[in-house]
Amino acid sequence: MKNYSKQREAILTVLSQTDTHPTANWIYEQVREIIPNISLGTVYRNLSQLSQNGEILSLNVGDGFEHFDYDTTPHAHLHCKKCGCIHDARLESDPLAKLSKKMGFTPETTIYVAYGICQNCKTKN
Amino acid sequence: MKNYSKQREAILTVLSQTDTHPTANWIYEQVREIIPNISLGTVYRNLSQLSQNGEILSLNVGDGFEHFDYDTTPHAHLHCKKCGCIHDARLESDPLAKLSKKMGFTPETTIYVAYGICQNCKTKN
DNA sequence: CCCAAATCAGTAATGATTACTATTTTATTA
DNA sequence: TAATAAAATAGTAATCATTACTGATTTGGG
Repeated sequence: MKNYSKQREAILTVLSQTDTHPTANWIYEQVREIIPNISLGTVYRNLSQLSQNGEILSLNVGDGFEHFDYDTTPHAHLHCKKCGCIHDARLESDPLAKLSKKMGFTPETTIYVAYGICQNCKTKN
Repeated sequence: MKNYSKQREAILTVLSQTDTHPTANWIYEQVREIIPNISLGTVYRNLSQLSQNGEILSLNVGDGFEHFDYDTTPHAHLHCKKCGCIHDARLESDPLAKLSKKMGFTPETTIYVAYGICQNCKTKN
């Protein structure tokens, strides 16, 4: 990833303007409104490069889709089993990083996901 | 899942005798040594039922495979990016459950995964 | 023993993601 | 500005873990 491309810029723009932790396909749909003939493969390739490069985060909550996050600062995620939404949460410390180091493991990233029912879905019923 | 089947028993036996957090396909290979003509679909169906039933855990560490765990007590996982191994870790508390409740979220399960290099891979190089 | 529900083996289909290829774009250097 | 090589793209085909389907077999209760 050395050269500029308007496709990558559009992908980053779309991702930076949402906090919904979208999938590759959702990003594809949105970017098509900027670049109508962009290829889905281009979206996948750029998202993959950007996440390997540390510019964005790749997030897997176990729903069969890879999700992406423009916010690369460490934070936890709350995943609703009902509506599928993913919200952020800020833990004050990273106990798993500490514990794993104690155990001889070298953590690169730690992933915290709560799976349950979000406030919005609770009030609905 | 109301009736006994020797296939399900063999799957549970295999899973209970490893701590490697295997994939469906690995379990399939092992169970074939007990029931040579078992179908891969049967393994998937039973693992899915058992995990929905709370008898086993389904674990997604983002490597493209679903992993299974006979140990259903709450614990964290350390996933090595090099060899792909998954080890257990016991956190003393569940800070994300607490935090998410405070935020109006109702957590059903919390998932803690550290991604990095395991002790074994570190000593190798 | 009978029967309905559960389960199975075998196979086909699904669908998110990746790979491939010929073409276009970017950045550099003259 | 023109030439050039590397990088990126669009479009399409392939991959492969998982799920769905179907007709046969097994289970368990009466």
